[in-house]
Amino acid sequence: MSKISANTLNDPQTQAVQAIEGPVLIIAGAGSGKTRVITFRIAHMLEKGIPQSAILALTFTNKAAKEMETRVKHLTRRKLQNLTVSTFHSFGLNIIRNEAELLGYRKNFSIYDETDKITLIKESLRECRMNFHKVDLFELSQQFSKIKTGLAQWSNDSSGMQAVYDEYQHALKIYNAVDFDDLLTMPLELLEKHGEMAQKYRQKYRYIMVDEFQDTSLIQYRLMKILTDGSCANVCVVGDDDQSIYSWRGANYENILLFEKDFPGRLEIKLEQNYRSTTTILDAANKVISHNTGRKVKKLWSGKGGGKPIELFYPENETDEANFIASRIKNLIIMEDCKYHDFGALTRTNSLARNIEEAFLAENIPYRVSGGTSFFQRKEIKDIISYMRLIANQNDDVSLLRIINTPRRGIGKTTIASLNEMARKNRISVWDSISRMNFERSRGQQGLFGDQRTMTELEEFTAFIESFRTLMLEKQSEQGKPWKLSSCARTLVDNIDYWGYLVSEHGKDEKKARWKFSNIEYFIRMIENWESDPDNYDSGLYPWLNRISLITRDDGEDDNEGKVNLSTIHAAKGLEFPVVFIAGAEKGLIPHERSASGEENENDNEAGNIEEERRLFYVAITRAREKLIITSCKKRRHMQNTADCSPSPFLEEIPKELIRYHEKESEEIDEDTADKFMEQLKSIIKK
DNA sequence: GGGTAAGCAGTTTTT
DNA sequence: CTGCTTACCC
Repeated sequence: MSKISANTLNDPQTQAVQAIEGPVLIIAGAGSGKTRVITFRIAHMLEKGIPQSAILALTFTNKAAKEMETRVKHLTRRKLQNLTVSTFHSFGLNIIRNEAELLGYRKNFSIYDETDKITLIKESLRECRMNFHKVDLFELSQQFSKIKTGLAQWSNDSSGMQAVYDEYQHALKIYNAVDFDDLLTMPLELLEKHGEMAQKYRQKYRYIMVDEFQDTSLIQYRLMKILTDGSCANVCVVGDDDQSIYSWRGANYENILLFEKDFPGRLEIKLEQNYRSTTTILDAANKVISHNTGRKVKKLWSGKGGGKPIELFYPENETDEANFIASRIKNLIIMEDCKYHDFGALTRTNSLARNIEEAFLAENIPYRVSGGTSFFQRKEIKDIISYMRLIANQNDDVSLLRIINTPRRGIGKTTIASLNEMARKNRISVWDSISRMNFERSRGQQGLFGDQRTMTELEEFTAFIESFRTLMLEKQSEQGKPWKLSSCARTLVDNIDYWGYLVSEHGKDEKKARWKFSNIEYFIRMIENWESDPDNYDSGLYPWLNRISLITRDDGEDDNEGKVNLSTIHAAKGLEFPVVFIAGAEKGLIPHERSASGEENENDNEAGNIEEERRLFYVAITRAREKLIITSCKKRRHMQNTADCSPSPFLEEIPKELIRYHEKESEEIDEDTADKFMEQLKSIIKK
């Protein structure tokens, strides 16, 4: 890869790489070598003598950031200690960390993910004497996000939710915690309020790049803009309006228009040559996306030519579908010499991956799921993380309440309810109310609880957390051994006897307990790996917590080798595979029913939602290099009952002549295949 | 006051 | 099927 020299770039690509000064807008169609252009551009800057510390590259996902960094590293063969390549969120986190006091936070603040957020919203509803069964928590959480990021305002009939929001915000402050939205809004507020601080950042980052620009939200745009120095700043944004698929998260591809307005002197470059897909696949993609309105004009073309027809299959049900995919993979491996990592199986939702997973397991097909319930969301992991969080930040009530009785230590709901009551009344955290209680008792006052045992349990609990606070934060090496977070964590797990807890919880199911415990061991090994990473110069408790708060997927090592990639379409963005399966191309899934019927979305009209779904389908198609295989079930089991399905309306937008229909229920192995298979088998046996 | 068993509702995509 | 809440029992 590092062998590629600049003259392998085409004209617009070269232009994009060389245009370092001034604002640049790059419209990069799918598969047009966008990542390469960005990496070369950064490498070019470094060659010109621009210091690493002056460059800021903002991406959308951790995966993209990591990928970009390694690519630049390979290309330049330099150490990149001072180059900032990060997601908007972790960039924001850094600013907050540096300026915590200004925001009224202590620097050990916790970061609440979506689950923590929902828990806290529940608490807030309870505090406002509202029944959370009548409220869609998920929806309310999104509403809060919209309010916080300025995408929505309270209307008069907000049915008391404004009070809940205020309560929620207040609680965050007391707990010394921030949510994901705060990671963007707080830095923006800071920089807007403190001109000299903004100036400081502007002087530092003189060259800014934004990847996946179509997926930036208004807040992110404003954050980028305040970091740039006027309309002739050295800022380069790269995006493709046709691949904007995150509007539900506040992304707005019209930011491209904003950019054009704010930087009138920009250089605009279009990358339209597709290096990825065959003409067949590209034709299909182009036809589909042409049904959208208000696109930027662009004509993607491919020099690859021809290609095999797109395969379309209508399985009876989801089991059939999964078996078909599995057998098709086996077949292609034998017939066309494909490797497992040549395949990507894409679904609209995470849950759809389940069936396919089962088929892969049954057929012994190695696979890797990206997406799905994140490793860090698993209960056993969240429990341990909650301990660590509470140790770092004792006011973190969400974490405290999660683990105060896990494993069981005889602190029940009545106790917790009274603690909560006391905390709310005094506007302090639960931890502080326990301390206050202890204090009052020590002065001979009547405690809240008559029960001496409960008091003792509470005292033991706080003493336990305190002892680990000392252990984990004061980095003394014990007996000459270097201090290590991982070994502290191991001690923690031992001391709370989490293993005993797992066994008692899963009485009959020891396998499950074992599996969960192995997850914890894996978690600790992750800490170890991180500690021994030479690029990591601060391996303390806070940095670790900050780090994992921003990672959702376990994008550990790149051991994709020899594995089929099973993922959602969203998670597949930026990836490419020789062979792509799109499973569940059915009405109601693609486009998804919840976006098709634009109920509560006042802002975006229905067409906008349909168009986004079409873009999603477009993204899925354009992941494929050689072969595209689409399946659409006739029937599908949804929750308990099976329902009839019809094909996705988008399928009709693919020209018929590009499609080949599968008749048979599953690809039967013909004699040729069987022979070849036997040959392979023999050669394997010989080894 | 705390733990357990039956009963019930249910996830679009991600930082 | 699963995970979570509630109601009930110790």
